[in-house]
Amino acid sequence: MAARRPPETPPEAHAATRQALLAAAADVFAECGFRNATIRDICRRAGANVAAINYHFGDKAGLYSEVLAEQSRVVRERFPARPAGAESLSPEQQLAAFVRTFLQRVLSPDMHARHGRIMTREMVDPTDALDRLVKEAIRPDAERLMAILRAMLGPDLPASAIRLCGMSVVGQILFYCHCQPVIRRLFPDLPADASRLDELAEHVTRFSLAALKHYGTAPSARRPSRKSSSPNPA
Amino acid sequence: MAARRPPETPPEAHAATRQALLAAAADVFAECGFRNATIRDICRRAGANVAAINYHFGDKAGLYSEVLAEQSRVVRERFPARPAGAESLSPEQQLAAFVRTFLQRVLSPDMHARHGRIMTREMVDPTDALDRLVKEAIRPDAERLMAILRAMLGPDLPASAIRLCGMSVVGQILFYCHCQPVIRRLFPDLPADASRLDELAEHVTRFSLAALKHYGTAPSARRPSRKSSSPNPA
DNA sequence: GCAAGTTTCAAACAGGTGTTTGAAATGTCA
DNA sequence: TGACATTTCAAACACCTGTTTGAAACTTGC
Repeated sequence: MAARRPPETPPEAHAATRQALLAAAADVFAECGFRNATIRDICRRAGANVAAINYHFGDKAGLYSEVLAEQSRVVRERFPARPAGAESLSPEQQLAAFVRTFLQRVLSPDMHARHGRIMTREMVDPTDALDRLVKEAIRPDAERLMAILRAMLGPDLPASAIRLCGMSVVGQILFYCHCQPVIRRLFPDLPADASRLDELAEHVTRFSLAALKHYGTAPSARRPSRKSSSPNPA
Repeated sequence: MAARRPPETPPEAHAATRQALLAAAADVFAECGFRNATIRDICRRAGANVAAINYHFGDKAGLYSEVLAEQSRVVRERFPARPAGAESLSPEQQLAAFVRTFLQRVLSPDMHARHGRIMTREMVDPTDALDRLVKEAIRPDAERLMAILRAMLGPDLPASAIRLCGMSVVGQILFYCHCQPVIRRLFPDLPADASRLDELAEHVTRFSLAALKHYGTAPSARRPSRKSSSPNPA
């Protein structure tokens, strides 16, 4: 009836096969996404039998959520959104650090690139794991960013404007992760990923700081014709 | 050996079944992506037999590329990147129009939302169709945007900086398309999609104009500690 | 009406999917 | 050593996938 399992999944990883499966699964899920990854592919790379996944993780979804949880934990420990000593920095410096950290999370060439790709896929094609991910990982980051922006923009700006500005900052960062295939085709001469991390962090920070400093002043350039409805004024 | 096909695919759509298949396929591909869409699902919605796809389009990939080509054509005709009369506008107004057009393309509630989702999936999980899409649809838009930015930022800024600014603008816009599942979970009270189009266009334009106006001046807030390498100064 | 071409259809095909099985191998502890 | 639980394995299961088949149903032009 039900599959045999380890009677109680012990707190520590108990088998080498388990670890090999987790590592291989991270690769394959990052490459193919949850739905298109095959357990036969994962097991081949891990040197394990197909039945190993059901034995160790119950089923494919169980393996996936374990990969996601572990990656999320490792990445947030390695690149914390609120690093020690952040309070002594100016809001501008905190924003610069946030941007750099976030870019590292999604562009770092090693294990973390896989996390960026898996998160990207989760956003475009959510699985059941997204709810937990938002609650435990994404929301704390979002609130951290909005606190920084609040410190920069003052208490008078409505919360909705803070949110919009936060999405503008994060949108710039995620672009390099979500649109990599397009960027590579549009600008083939650009070296991708991590080698440009410094340059990208510098630009996004500069662009965002300039925008935030003068966000309240600019009248946003009235659109050409408001009432002719169509953007093509025929 | 080879499947039977219409001897020469006539220039006009010759059958109602063909149109029904294209419409149903657009829905399903937008919902599930190319790989996870099933021809049985498409055919059921179109009220057609499974063999109809092979008869009318050769195979699943043929159907997909036809959907993509038609959508791209329709959307770019409805929301042109370079609307008539754009030359008489200031660069700032042109940027405002560009932002609005782009947001409409990816957020409009009707047929174009499907196009936005299909494009999103194509970026995250490219198929063979992406090369053609970049050449025919994305690159012209990118060059249009960079021309606007060039006019605003002057001829002295290096092309690489123009590119980065362009990606900052587009990244803000695509965020609302790529991250919709996350946005919905983070801020459930926000009405999604199209009803906020005016507000979003206004914000992205204001944010970008403020950034571009002062992009050269800000020294980008030096990062706290450059040489201690880790963002977590342990 | 009739023949030719066009379009649909139910059924089957070959291959891939996640999952399960029951036995064999391995480890563990007395 | 022997008895026990844990872990692996090849094989099979049931299901789903895109595609093909060959005949039936249409449409068209004479």
